[in-house]
Amino acid sequence: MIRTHPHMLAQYKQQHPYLVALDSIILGFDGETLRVLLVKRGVEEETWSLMGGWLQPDETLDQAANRILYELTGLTNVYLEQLHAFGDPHRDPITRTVSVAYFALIKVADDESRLSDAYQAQWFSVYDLPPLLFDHADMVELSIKRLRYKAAHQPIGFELMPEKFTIPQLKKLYDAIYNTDFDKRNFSRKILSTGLLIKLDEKQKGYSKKGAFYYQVDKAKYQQAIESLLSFIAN
Amino acid sequence: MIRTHPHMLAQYKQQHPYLVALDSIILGFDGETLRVLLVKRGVEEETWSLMGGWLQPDETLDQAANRILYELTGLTNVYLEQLHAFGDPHRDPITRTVSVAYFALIKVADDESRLSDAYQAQWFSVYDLPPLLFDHADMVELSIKRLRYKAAHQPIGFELMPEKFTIPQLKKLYDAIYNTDFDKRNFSRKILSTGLLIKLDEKQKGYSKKGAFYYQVDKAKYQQAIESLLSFIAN
DNA sequence: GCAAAAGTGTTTCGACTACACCCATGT
DNA sequence: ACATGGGTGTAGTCGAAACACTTTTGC
Repeated sequence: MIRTHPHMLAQYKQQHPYLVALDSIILGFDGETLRVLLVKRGVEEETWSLMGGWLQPDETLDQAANRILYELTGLTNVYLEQLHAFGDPHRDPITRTVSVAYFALIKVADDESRLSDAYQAQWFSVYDLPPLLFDHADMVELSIKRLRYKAAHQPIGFELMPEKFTIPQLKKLYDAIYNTDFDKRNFSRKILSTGLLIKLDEKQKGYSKKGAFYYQVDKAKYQQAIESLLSFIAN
Repeated sequence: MIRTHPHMLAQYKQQHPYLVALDSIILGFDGETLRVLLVKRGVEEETWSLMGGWLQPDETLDQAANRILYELTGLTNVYLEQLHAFGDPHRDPITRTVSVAYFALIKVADDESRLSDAYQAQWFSVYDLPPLLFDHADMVELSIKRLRYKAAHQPIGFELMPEKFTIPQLKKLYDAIYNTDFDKRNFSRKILSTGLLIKLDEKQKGYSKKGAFYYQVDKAKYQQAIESLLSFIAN
């Protein structure tokens, strides 16, 4: 049925409604590996699922995705972006459901403790996933592509880092995202040339003997950079 | 409500279903200006709308978007890509509707004649739009951003060109997309360096005195190029 | 023969790549 | 003193940008 002007109201009544769900691909970085947060489905079987929920009558899609993320992790102000709507008629065998997938980038350190115990949630390497519910594996795969694409064009990697981090830590993140090994000289030159990082006086202890300087993101400049990209770039 | 394992079936029953619509931002290029195809809403008022329709029970989202595009234009095999899901609770004042917006790039020459008369459809400059229904203006705006972004990274502009076209015509398209004026020497070097164009023996007549050579896309190489990008790039 | 658009080449500059050595410190 | 990871500089290459003149042909 095409929607057009004659008999508009009548057309609304003839339509089939569907359930609308939201599923979040929550990505985090533990210092070595890019990980996705999954919750256990069913008690016995080894099936895992993305964190998801239903769209409520008074919410926008973004609000619903934020709410669901909050209920699981207790986090707000998280990087969260709509990924894609999935609508295969049989994707959910129980009822036809259209799912709008979001992807979230979180600072694992932030989270850790706060993970709601109500859901059996666990971090999995994105390169080694258990069997996933419905089309959730497609969602994860698409989110990795999106992350790779975006990280190549925008300084988005900081979203996965804790407040303070070292350049070698950040390089490990990019190595994990692209499953490669960047040259550390070129990497640090490129990252520092953005002017988005502030060098702190403090050095990381315990990991290496020399210790690496901590940096933090210059939030004002970072916001500016994001905004000036957004004006040009897809959403 | 968060969706998780206990009492799954009961949870499905408590949920509110919504209508799911599809709206297509159909972009075309008439040789001078980037245009979007709109249909008239209401008989008297000057309100226009994107071409849209409802999701049917047996369709995927992509299928529904293709169907709706076909019903209006008679075209198949059109470049059509999911843009974004719009779900503000009040976006459609009659019934809560989640709309999945798609954007389509069509070759205006192809179309022209075939535009279904059942809908009063008209091309508008994307830089000079009439009042639009609901949030359709947001959708158009986002689609332009997406087009700009994608066209900068992929050889997507050909989708808006007729089978045969000249380099100056193609330059005009890119000028229109970015609302600027590219250097013709750099432009033609860059386009030709992709190796995706085949020079024909034929010259365009009537427009300029000298006449410009026609080119066509090397479809095999074009497919290859798109696919090798897709493997790396967001969706 | 002239006006109007098509077509083409060179230089400059900045960005990315590849690559190797010294530094600081904990043991 | 030595092992481990941190930090830095240079030369070469490639792609992007700036820029102006000649060619064709319809009138």
